[in-house]
Amino acid sequence: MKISEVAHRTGLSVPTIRFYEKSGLCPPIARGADGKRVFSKTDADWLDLLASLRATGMTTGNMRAFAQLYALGDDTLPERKAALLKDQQSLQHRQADLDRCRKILDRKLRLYDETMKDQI
Amino acid sequence: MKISEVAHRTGLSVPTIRFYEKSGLCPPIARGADGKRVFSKTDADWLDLLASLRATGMTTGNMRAFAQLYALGDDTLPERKAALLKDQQSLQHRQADLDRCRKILDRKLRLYDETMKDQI
DNA sequence: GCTTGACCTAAAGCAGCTTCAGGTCGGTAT
DNA sequence: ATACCGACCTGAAGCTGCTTTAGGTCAAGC
Repeated sequence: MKISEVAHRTGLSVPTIRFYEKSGLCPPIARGADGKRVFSKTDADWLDLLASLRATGMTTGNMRAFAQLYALGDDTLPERKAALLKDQQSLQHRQADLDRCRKILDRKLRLYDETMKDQI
Repeated sequence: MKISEVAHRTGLSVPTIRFYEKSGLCPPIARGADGKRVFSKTDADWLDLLASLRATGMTTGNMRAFAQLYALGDDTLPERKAALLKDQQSLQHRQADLDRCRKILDRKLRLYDETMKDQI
C-alpha cells in the first residue's frame, strides 16, 4: 500500500504519516527498491489506530505510550483502558473550558446587542 | 500597578503579559525610573479585555485586529460584533469536534469493557 | 525528450506561549 | 557590611503537532 492510500484511508495527511513514523509513533515502515514506503495491512491498521487516538485529542506522548502497550499484547488492556480514561477526563476538561468560553462570548454578544440598540 | 498585580487580576501569566506587549496586542506599557512596567488602569482594562478574548479562543491575530477596532471607538461596534460572531462560530466548530472525539472515545471504552469482561 | 505527478529528505516555519540564562534592583537577616 | 532573597528585566531557545518549503529521484504519458 502506498502512503497516499494510507492517507486516504486514515484521514491523516501524507506529511503527518511521515511525521508519525519519524517520531516513533509507529514502527518503521518497510521500503520498496525505490526507497518508497510500502505499508502492510498491519501498518495501515496501526495508523488507523493512531488517527482515532489523535481524534480523541490524545497527545503524541500518550499515543506513543499507548501504541507501545498495544504492541505488548492483550495483557496491557487494563493499562490501555486507564490511559483512555485519563484521556477522557482531559477531554471533559477541554469541553468544560469551551463551555465557559461560549458563555463569555454569549454574554459579550448580548452586551453588544444592547449597546447597539441604545445607539439606534 | 505592577505586572504581578495585573497578572493576578487578569489571570494571564507574567510572561504572557510581556509577550502580549511585545507582540503589539496592547500598547507599549509605561516604565518607571527603574525600567519596570507601570500599568495604568486603562492598560489593566485592556489586558482584561485581551484575557477574555483569549478565553473565547480567539487567535492573537484576531485579538490584535479587535483591539485596534476597540481603540478606534464606538463607530466600530458593528465590526467588533461581526468579529465576535465569527469567533463564536469557530467555537461551535471546536465544540462539535470535541463532541465527536468524546463519542469515539466512549465507543472505544465500551469496546474495552466488553473485551475485558470476556477475558475474566 | 520533456513535462507531470507521486514519492523522498532535511530543515524551517507556525501559534502561543513557557522556560532558560543571565543580569539589575531593593529589602532584610546576620 | 555582606550575603541572600524575590520581583523585575531582556533576548533567545524550547515546546507541541504539524505544515510548508526547498531540492531531488523516478516512472509514466504526450
